[in-house]
Amino acid sequence: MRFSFQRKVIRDIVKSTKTHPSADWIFNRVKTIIPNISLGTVYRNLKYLEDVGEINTISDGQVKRYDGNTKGHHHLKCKKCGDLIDINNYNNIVSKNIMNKYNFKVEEVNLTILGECQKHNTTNE
Amino acid sequence: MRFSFQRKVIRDIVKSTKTHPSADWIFNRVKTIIPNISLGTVYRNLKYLEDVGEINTISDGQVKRYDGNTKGHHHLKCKKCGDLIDINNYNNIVSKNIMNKYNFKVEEVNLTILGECQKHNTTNE
DNA sequence: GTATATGCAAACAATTTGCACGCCT
DNA sequence: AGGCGTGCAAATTGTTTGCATATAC
Repeated sequence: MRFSFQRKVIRDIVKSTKTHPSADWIFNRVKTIIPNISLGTVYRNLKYLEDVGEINTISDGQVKRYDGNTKGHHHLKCKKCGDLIDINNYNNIVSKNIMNKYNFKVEEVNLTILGECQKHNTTNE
Repeated sequence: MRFSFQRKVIRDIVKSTKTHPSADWIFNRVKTIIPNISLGTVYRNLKYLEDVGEINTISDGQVKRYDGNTKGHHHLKCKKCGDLIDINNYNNIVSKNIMNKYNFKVEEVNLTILGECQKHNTTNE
C-alpha cells in the first residue's frame, strides 16, 4: 500500500476512533493536522481504505460511518442520540445451514440492535 | 389515516413488492398508474407510511429501500447483484441479557447477512 | 369549509469526479 | 520520468422543502 501523509493521517484517525465517525467528522479532524486537506481526498482515501479492507463502513440513513475495527463485531444503535456502541456478543449466530436452506454463501454478518442506550435509560422512564 | 389516491397506490405497490424497492423504482411504478405524480409526493408518502408504521425502511448505502413487510424478519443481501432476500430465521436471537450487560433497551433487531445468492452460487465457482 | 395532500421546482446534503498540478521513488 | 495522490470546484445522486393550487372528508 502506497502511503501519502494524508492517507496515513486519515487511516490513523479512523483506526483510533471508536465512535464510528462520518466522513465529515473525519474531515474536520484531519484538518486540525493538515489544514488545507480537501474533502475529496478524505472521501477518496476512505473508499480506498475500505477497498483494501483496512476499515469498514456502516450505512446509517443517508450518512456513511466508518469503523476502524474490522474484526467481526456488532452494534447497538441508540435511537435517541444516534450513538453506535460495539458489542462482541452474537459473533457466530449465523450457522452454515442458512446456506443450505437459501443456497446462499455467507460472507459477512451485520447485526444492529436498535433501542435506547444507558444515557436515556436511567431509573425513571 | 387519510387516504389520497396517490397514497393508496404507493402503499399498495410497496406492500405488494417483495424486492425492497428504492423510492425511484416506486416512483416509476406509480407513474404507470398516475402518470403525472411527482417524486416529492412519493417521498412524502413513503415517509408518512414509515412514520405510521405501515412500511419499513432499510438503508442500503446511499439509497433507502422500502419494505412492505413489517413483521420482524431479516435479510440476505447479495453482494453481486444487490438482491435483498427475506428470511424468517433468527427472529429471537437477541436475548434480554443484552440489556443487563450494556444497559440498553432493545427495540428493534436488524440482521443482514451479506454474501452471494444462488444466482451466482451454481455448481462451478 | 378547512385542513391536508399534491405538483412543481428549487434547495439540500452526502458523495463522486475531472482536471491540472505536485510529490514520491 | 512516470504514476499515483492531491486540492479545488463542478457534477451527481438521493432526498427534502416552500409555495400555490387541488382534494378529501
